[in-house]
Amino acid sequence: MDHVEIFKALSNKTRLQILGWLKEPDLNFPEQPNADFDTVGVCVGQIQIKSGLSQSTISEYLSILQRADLISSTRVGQWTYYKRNKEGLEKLSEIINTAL
Amino acid sequence: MDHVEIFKALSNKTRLQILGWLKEPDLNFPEQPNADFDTVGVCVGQIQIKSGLSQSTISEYLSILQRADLISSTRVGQWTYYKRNKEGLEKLSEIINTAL
DNA sequence: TTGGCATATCGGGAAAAGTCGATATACCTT
DNA sequence: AAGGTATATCGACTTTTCCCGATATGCCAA
Repeated sequence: MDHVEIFKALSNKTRLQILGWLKEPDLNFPEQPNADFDTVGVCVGQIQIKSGLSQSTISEYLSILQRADLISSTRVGQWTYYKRNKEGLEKLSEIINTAL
Repeated sequence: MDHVEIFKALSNKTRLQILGWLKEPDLNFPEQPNADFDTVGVCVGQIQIKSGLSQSTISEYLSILQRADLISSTRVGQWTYYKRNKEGLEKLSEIINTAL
């Protein structure tokens, strides 16, 4: 993954907020029946509502964050759940400490 | 400084390279008479030559990086020297560890 | 004070990103 | 099979970024 793409993914207020929300899902989203935040994450619809942007925009933003390895997804039935990707964020710290 | 602006500053290959070069000036730039790398940094002209982009582009890129607190500048006579800003980069690490 | 460098700023054209509504796809229920 | 719901993709339009050449500014030397 190109470093530039990671930083581009972070160059947007909403996408940064999404990462912040996903850091503490229980504080930022209503309870989900049959879907543990830590195991699968938060479903697209909830993130969309919270953001106030359109469904299509949020779907795209989530895929940008995923391409940058900052989040990961799990499909369960008709829902897609996204959660923070700890490894990707650690790699980002490393990039900053070694390349910049 | 807005977090988004910091990441935008980093969302460009050339600007990332500049930060990398400034991390080890002695490995990346020819010796400068009367200007210690650690004290003042590297002058715009050298960075421009190394980048291969136009003078105006590099001047703007440097000011974008400076606005994001990632580098700092010192004017000496007709030269402006830029160097890495350790504090800004540390703050960036902190942002990643606390906000994302 | 005139000319010559080094850097900054300005104006612009091309490419990319932001964002939407409409539509497609996938899955679930009945 | 049909309809409903969740998400993804497409096409379009607007705004921002990339990068340039031209010009302005600031400083130095003759």
